[in-house]
Amino acid sequence: MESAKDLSERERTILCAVVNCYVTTAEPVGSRSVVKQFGLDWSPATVRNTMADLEDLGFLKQVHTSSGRVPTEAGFKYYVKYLMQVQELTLRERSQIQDELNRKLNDTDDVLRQTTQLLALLTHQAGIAEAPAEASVRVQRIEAVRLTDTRMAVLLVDNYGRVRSTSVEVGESVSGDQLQRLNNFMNDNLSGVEVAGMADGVRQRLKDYFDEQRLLAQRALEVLDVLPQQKTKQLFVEGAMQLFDQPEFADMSRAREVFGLIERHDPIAAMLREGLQSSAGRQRVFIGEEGTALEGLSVVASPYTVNGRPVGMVGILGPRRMPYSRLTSVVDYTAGMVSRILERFAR
Amino acid sequence: MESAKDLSERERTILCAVVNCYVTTAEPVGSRSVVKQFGLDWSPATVRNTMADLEDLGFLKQVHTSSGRVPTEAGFKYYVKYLMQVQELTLRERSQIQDELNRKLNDTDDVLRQTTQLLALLTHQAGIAEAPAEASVRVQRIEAVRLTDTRMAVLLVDNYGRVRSTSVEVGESVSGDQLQRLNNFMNDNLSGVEVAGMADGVRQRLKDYFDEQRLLAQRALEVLDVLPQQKTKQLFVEGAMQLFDQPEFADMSRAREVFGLIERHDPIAAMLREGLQSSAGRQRVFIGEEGTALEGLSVVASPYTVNGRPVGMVGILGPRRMPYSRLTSVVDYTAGMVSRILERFAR
DNA sequence: ATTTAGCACTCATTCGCCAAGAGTGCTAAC
DNA sequence: GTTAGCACTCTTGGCGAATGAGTGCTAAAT
Repeated sequence: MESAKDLSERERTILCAVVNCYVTTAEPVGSRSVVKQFGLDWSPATVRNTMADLEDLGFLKQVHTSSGRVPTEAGFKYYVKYLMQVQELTLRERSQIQDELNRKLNDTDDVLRQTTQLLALLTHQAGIAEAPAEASVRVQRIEAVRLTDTRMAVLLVDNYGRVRSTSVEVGESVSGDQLQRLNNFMNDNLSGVEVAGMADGVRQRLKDYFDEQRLLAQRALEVLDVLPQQKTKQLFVEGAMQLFDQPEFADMSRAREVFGLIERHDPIAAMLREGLQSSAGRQRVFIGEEGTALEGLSVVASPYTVNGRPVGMVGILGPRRMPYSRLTSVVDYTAGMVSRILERFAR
Repeated sequence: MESAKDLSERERTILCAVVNCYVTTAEPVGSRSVVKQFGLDWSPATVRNTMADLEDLGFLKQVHTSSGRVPTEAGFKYYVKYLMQVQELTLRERSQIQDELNRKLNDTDDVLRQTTQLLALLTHQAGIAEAPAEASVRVQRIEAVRLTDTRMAVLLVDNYGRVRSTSVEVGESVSGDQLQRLNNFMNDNLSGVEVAGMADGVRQRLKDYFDEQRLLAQRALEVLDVLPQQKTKQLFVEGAMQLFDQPEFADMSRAREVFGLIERHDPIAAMLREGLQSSAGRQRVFIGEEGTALEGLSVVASPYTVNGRPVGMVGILGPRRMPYSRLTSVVDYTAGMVSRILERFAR
């Protein structure tokens, strides 16, 4: 792990300049242009020497002999860790974020979807948001409603205020009275229980029940098995199409790779999940490691909290070449707003 | 409008051959190759003459002087209308469709999503499915469930067996007893009413209500305003990424156009809606008109029925160059299966 | 000892040119 | 009415020269 000391003042300035320049132009940056553009008081030759040093250290590379330099993955990581200074949001931007998130949203999922759209709009990257971690999702309320003799609608409200519902065909017909007892049974036994494991929980205790209790439990299982499979979306993504505009995805094959990745959801979800665990140090930039599926991609994400506990991440996904100094601010501020808004729905 | 008579037997054979060849290769087709490939007993020169005639009629065109011929939009339309002979599905294909659609699906939306995925898989085009037309969606059951003093979860089941739900914050707290009366009020007054207009309906009759009825109606409005806005998806699309594989979308700008179109949903939904109205004659191929947003795109779609009434379309979207003879069969058969399955959920 | 000017060198990109190949249109023969 | 023959067109791919941006290195300047 590099320490900030490893680089001289001049090296740091130049690395910073190269990154900033490359982020906007997406082209290799040469010594002359960087001097002119940033008004540095060294000659191009000096800068060239320093850039050669930075290349030896692995922070820059040339795309071919005698072309300009491009920051490497390590270069970006160093930049994000030591060099970047966060760029505060303007008042306009703050109020835009507030306004967009204070629209009429009556559901946690609504909020997350709206958040991804907003982030995509503000950053011109793909907006992403992770639903609360499965392990923290608990039953608040279950209710079955009779539709016909053998079909009922079921409703599940969780501790994040999310409401999901579906319908289910049951084996034998259920009277209104029986339904009432079924609802009581489910709520008595399942309130506060982890949604992911609620069916298994009942199944295990099945042997402890007798008579009517046992009958109710069996009925409940028919409902419980079908409910969580009606899965709420685990990962929200919006605005992925904007990535087309980035030159790094200009050729089809690359674009297809990235889109395939996004469509599969798992790799990104996994990255976010991992980031959430280890983000105590609030490291919010994840630069895809070389050799992994996420090579060349970066994620900027911040945890949002409910009742003070971090439960998921919101952020953006885009090419490694991103204006991190602005994006971290946008994402951080947005995540904060999301946290405040979600408090309304949770209990 | 062309009649089949307008073309000679030879012209028809050759148009058909050109279309078939072009559909598989995506390249301009020359006289020599079409003769060889289809074993026609005319010489290339004869075919050339005929192709020139077909060009004059507007069914073929050359991409540049002295290249092979490519079918025009009109050419494809003629082919679909008069020349194409539907290709029956194999038993394997039929049973695959049956199997995929007979999985555990407990919701109309589930079925439609699964259908689009299946169609995308089978045809290598984008699968699309339209939800039942809004005008035909009626309330079967509404139920509000108390969560806290001022928040309730609400559940709406419609005549297609779709279940949607959300939560809503109400102005003043509601007791369990009041909630019971609210539910009764809503089900008494709204069963069978069009979902899209249910809130407005109550609003209009508001002046006829007095005392407790009026109070209930006002409470109901708080719920009803928020429910349909929790809109069920109107258009399902899956596998759009496969379109990247088609050479017509090889360049970015075109691909972006198409993806933008798909993401916007409206143009496609509008086309399907229109097709549903006029599809009495079961014309199931829609070839995007030149000059419109859908230029160069085609849709193959069939209506699915519920209780014998056509209520929506399922199908595929892809480039104009498609193997229509196979795809119409796949889509037709799938739509039939969907109809049968949806009967289960509807009432 | 550090910085800088000068210069030769490298490499991607662009353009024009040429040859090959696929396919056509036309004319004359069948 | 059909076909063989032939000249012509147009795309594609390869090759080489000119261009230009940018480097590395050396020697001079600070």
